[in-house]
Amino acid sequence: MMTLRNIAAELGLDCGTVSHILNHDDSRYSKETRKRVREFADSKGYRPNAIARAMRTRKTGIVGLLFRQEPGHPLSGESFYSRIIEGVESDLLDAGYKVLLASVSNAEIASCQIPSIFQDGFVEGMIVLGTSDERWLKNLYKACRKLVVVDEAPEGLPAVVSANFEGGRQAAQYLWERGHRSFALITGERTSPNFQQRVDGFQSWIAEQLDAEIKIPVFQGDAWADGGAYAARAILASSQRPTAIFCTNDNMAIDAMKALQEAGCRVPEEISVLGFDNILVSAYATPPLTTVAVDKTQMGREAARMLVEKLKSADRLPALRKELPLKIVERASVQTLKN
Amino acid sequence: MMTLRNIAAELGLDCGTVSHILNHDDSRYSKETRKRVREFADSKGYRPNAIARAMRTRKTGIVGLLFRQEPGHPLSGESFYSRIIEGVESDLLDAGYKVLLASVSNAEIASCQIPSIFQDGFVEGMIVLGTSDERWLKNLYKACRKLVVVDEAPEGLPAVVSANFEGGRQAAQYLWERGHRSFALITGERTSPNFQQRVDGFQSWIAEQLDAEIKIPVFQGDAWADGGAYAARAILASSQRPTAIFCTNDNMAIDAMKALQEAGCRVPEEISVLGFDNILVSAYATPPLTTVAVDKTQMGREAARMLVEKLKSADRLPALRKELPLKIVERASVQTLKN
DNA sequence: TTTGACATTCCAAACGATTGGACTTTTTAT
DNA sequence: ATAAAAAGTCCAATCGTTTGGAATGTCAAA
Repeated sequence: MMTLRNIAAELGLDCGTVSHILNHDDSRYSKETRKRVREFADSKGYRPNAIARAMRTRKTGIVGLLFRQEPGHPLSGESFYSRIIEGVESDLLDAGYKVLLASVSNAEIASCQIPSIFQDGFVEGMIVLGTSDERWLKNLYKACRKLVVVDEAPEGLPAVVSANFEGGRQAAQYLWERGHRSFALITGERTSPNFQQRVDGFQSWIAEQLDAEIKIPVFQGDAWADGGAYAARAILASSQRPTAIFCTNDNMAIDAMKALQEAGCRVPEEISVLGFDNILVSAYATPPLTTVAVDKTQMGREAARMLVEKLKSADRLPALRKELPLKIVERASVQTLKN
Repeated sequence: MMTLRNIAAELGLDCGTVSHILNHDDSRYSKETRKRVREFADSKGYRPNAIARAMRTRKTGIVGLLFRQEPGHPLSGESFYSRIIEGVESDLLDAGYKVLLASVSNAEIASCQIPSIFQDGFVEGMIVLGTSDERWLKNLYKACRKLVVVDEAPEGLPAVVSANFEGGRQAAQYLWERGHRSFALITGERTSPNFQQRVDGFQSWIAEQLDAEIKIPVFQGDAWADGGAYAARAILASSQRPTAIFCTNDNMAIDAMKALQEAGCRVPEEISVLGFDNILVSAYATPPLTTVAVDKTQMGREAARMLVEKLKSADRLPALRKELPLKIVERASVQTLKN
């Protein structure tokens, strides 16, 4: 293995000299020596030992990608991993950083532990996915400073999220403009602020259109399991059927459609269904799901960019929260009603 | 920040002493001192600096997860990332390793470069996904020794792959037993050994059943773009229609089904379609796709396990190739023909 | 009292790169 | 000719751990 000392020895120089030249092309040295060193180094394929360098400079060039994976939720993994990681990765790599994966267990979150990956000194900063546990995140932020939370985040932390409230409003407008006037909502865990904001947005838009306050029934279930199916059956069983259902994520929307169809109710002819997220499988659902799309790759990129900013600046940037706009992708699960 | 020296100083000991005790609970030291050190260390929440340790021991506890991502292939990412990474991650983490992500470009592969992540000395070993470029992989193996190739791998390297040939045979048997006697095959790039093995397996099984050698038409297209659709249309246009189509991946199978249906041909009533891979969306296709399932998570786990073995053993293990068995998951795209 | 055995603890050299100041030598200015 | 400035190179500490051998002290056997 080639070390700085080896090179220096072979060239009859000091290793400090070689270091100065290779790193900063230091102009103190003669043009000739600089050339000699550089050429020798890459003729030998010299690569500085990143560990040793990190030790001295306290910069590893690594950022941690922390995620919490819900044990029994196959689709939750899909949405996170593929898209966000893709975005994070591409931007971080471009900026010269490497990405260290680390999962964090529910137990660690509950006991408010700092992930070892950070304590070890391996990572310079972190991107966190899949949890919005406020206590844990705040604590982490205090200890580490350099972190960006993605997709689900409490206030007061640097974060990249989608404009959930606005997305809810877009959903409402979309259905309204297609003639729908009676709705039902299907949403997930109350603890997730994302879901709640989507619901709130939807309701706020509808409320603005109506003179009288109208009560839109909200059905709540397990967002990553069969919550959608249960809710759909409940809706079918309820006194008056809506013409459109807005689901706060695609997983529930797809399950709901299936349950509806199994109960003999055609989608979208009898009931329209609108989802949120635009996960991979939505395009393949029956019928293909119309949904409020969040650009996960973009979220990953933004997060990466924010983090890189933070890492470069000596001290902390403001804990700014970036909201990404949403766009409805039209497929076939929403029917336009002839007024 | 707490360092070994700090602790030693505060306790009036030498830092070597503290190190010995914390790492090996070295019995040379008095029971009392050992206790004092240990308690003080964790009362202060001391965590050894992983960089410094790595520097000394030349062990980082990190393995690289290298993957090549095909630019315009959304689904290829899905199948790789989510499942395999999940498997790799869980096993590697359990074994006390961390995972460093790195993508490798086609250009790097073409020019046969060793990924910098390895040259830097950051990773102790690597798991490689998404390429079977023999020249590059062999070169890498020579330089690095500790690597495991996943899913697509040339011979002569430690690898975890699925039993593609056998899977092709299972596919043939499955269709045969359901009364099908006329087939068409849709497959991807000829350069991919996986596809070829699946085709070969299929044909070998069918050949064994038939007295006369029969020629099964093979249609080839772009496995990750619209190759499936093209092939399906070609099949429809051909002189005699098969009763069943075997596709060497699910992406093509799903596209083929769609193309078939758009041409007015019902699936599975008129033509059955059998896929390979069992990607996430297959369950949501119309009709839900029956397919030869490869357990990607399991592949990831196996790979992780093999690598960990390699890392522990001082020197190389045999370049063994592990083939994972396949299982057909039955959904609704294959029709049983009344004899 | 010397010697050895044993129990404890300390020491110091690594690991490989970085960095600013120190040290030469040469050039320029006076 | 002498001092000052400039050019080119070297030096040595440092980052925090690890590790086996050296050092010290104690006690018992000879």
